[in-house]
Amino acid sequence: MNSVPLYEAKAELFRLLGHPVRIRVLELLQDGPMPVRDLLAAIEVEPTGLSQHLAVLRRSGMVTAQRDGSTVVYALAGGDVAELLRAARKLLTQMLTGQHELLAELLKADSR
Amino acid sequence: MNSVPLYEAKAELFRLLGHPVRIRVLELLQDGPMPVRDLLAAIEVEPTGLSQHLAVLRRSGMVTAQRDGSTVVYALAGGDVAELLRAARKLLTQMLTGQHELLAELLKADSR
DNA sequence: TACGTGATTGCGGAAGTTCGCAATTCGTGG
DNA sequence: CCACGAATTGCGAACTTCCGCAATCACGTA
Repeated sequence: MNSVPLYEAKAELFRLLGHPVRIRVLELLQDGPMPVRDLLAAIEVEPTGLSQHLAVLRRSGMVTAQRDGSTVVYALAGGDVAELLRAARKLLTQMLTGQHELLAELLKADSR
Repeated sequence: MNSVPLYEAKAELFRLLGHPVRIRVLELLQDGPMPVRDLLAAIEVEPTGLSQHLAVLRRSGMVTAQRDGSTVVYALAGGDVAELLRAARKLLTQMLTGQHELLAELLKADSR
């Protein structure tokens, strides 16, 4: 068991998250389950494209789908996705302010 | 300013992390700056491949490089990468146990 | 049964990623 | 100055991802 090194699994997880549409889907699903129709209305994407991205998330086990009549409702599958997205957001802002500081340094050095 | 939606930036960040070698590099750099030589010894990858992955991380601003004599030393550039990796690890284990529970459910249902 | 709507799947081409080889840069020591 | 080791860059081939079109499946309804 556990034949896949942890860092491989992490890389694969990150690769799964590496698309704007899939990020949007996960963000939207954080507020609770949602039918495809609503996702489609909220995200700028063709129905077929959305289906493909949903399929990726489904295959990876990050979301679950269940039919309710003629519509299909998607939901997060357990894990704490929110925390991961929060950490990503934080890291992004940290990197941006870091660049600002570097820029300020350079400007200061330039004026000397 | 801020012309890129946040979810696009997140997706790009995750895409950057979506490779085993890059994950390993970031993990190793968490214990402090490290010369390329040591990274090369620790990771199973050709020198040229490592350089390319380091270039990706450099361009994205996640790591910094500085020469020290004939070697080049890489370091994390500020942000809290550790937290992101921890969140990823947590989510992975949650997803795995989730699948175990699902499997158990199916087996139970099957035996009825 | 036949039709319409919601959602998915199966392609095919365009675009992007990864990897190794060869060539290049940069610094150190003979 | 020349040769060497460390690291990077340029490039081409193999592979993967992404996107839209057409076809299909699943469900409710006339």
